[in-house]
Amino acid sequence: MSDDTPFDPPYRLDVTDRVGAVLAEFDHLADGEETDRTVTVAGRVMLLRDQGRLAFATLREGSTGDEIQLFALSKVLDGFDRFVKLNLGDWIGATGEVVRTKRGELSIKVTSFVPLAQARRGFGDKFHGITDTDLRYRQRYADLWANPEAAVALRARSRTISLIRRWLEDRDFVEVETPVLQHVASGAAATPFTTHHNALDVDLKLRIAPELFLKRLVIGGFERVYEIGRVFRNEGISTRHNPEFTMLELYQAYADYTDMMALVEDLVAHLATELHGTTTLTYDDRELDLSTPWRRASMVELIEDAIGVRLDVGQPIDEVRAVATEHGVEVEESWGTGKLILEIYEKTTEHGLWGPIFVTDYPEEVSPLSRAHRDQPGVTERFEAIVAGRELCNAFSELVDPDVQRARFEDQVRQKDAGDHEAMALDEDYLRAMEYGLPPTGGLGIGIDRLIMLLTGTTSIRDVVLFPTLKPEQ
RNA sequence: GCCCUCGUAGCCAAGCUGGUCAAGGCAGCGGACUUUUAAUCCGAAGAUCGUGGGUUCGAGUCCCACCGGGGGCACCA
Repeated sequence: MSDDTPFDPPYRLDVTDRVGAVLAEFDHLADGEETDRTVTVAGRVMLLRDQGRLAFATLREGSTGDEIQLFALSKVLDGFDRFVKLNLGDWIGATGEVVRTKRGELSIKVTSFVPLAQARRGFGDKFHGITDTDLRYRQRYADLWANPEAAVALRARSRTISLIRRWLEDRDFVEVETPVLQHVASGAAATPFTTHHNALDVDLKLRIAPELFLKRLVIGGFERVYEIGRVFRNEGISTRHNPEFTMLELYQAYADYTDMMALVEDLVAHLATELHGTTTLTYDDRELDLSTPWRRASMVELIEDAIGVRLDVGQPIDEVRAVATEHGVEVEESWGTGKLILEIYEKTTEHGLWGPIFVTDYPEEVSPLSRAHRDQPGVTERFEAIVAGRELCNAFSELVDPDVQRARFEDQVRQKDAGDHEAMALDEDYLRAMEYGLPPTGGLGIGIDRLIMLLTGTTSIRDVVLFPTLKPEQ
């Protein structure tokens, strides 16, 4: 609108119909057919075709992305001159009868309209949208309109999280919120962010995982508990990493890691079915069959498949070191056989897995919170799921013995002293909590962002995070 | 942190080996048009070519640094 009168939008608008509902209800209208059904819809004018005495506009509804054509006739629409002066991107409310034009486009023959907001900035090229990635991430509010396909993935995120909550609540899981500000950031191997509380005059860490607080709650009687929340890791940024990301963690008393495997595959298959109507997806031009059950194989079995060598955490360390060196692993002196085997797995095996597959029985040395395997020494009842070539989750039969947990933490401290700056921190209060008794428990963590990438077919985490972390704008 | 790569008007985007090089389209502005679908047509306007240095008679084009984006490595979920 280019007008000298100051723009003064109404304070509210009675929207009578959703665009999608109108399109569905009047789908049967024949070309040129009119109705006496009057509706008021709202959205942004995305296209405008001015013919002189009549005009057509494409109105897009924000929350659905649905579009409907507005048909304006100068002899019908009071304010026609103002209508054709609308700028692309302006928000309006439009009232009129539902009709289908001679050329077959379901439309609203506008009898009145009210400008709701002016777009003083445009939404980019009306055909190409905005392709500059910097602009798309920094000005997501514009990207969402300029690139409808971007909005689809971002809306799918909300729907997915909603589906997860419903699914878990149907299984009696209780959602909780645990501290983001912590004195000891533990529960994962990662570098935390540090901040400061002025009144207490103490430095605090932003959490790197909710794990230890959720297990405190199991001790406190929450037999099925979960949290979907933001965690923060002070690490690099990539297509798979944002410094703040969303984690689902859940804990189920009286369950073990086999129960967690069943839960993960059921949940992911359910989400795929709800979102796509099938468990067969395409990701990165490759087929992905999420139907259950997923394959299960231990880490050492998979390494053997890949390099033909059967490793065991109990064998002499020199032999394992030799295999590691042979496959290009840069071995560090402090590593035991468990760490070596994990490194060999990551170097030789993991990248060849497409999945879905559960990689089970991680070495004890690299799994400080997992319970020892019930009949295999040196490894734990832990698994990660590899889906579409990426790690989707991490889960285990929880370690329940406070003395063993203390010893594992102390081992982590030794690893930290030996130079591993991401070794897990010892949490004294968590050990005290464990002394009250943690029942046998299955625990699971899923990176929600990566899960949504999988379900939306996107290959960059920035496509599923509304406002990804970027360097400050100049 | 390292390596590669990109950065031209609000948006999309030509510009090869340095010499009318600052095309074109969309949006915005002015005008025409009674069934358009990225409507079309006419007109005027809009760019210190990311920033700062350097090489050269001459740089958007070459070199260096910095800023920002993307990809990869490292690290992790």
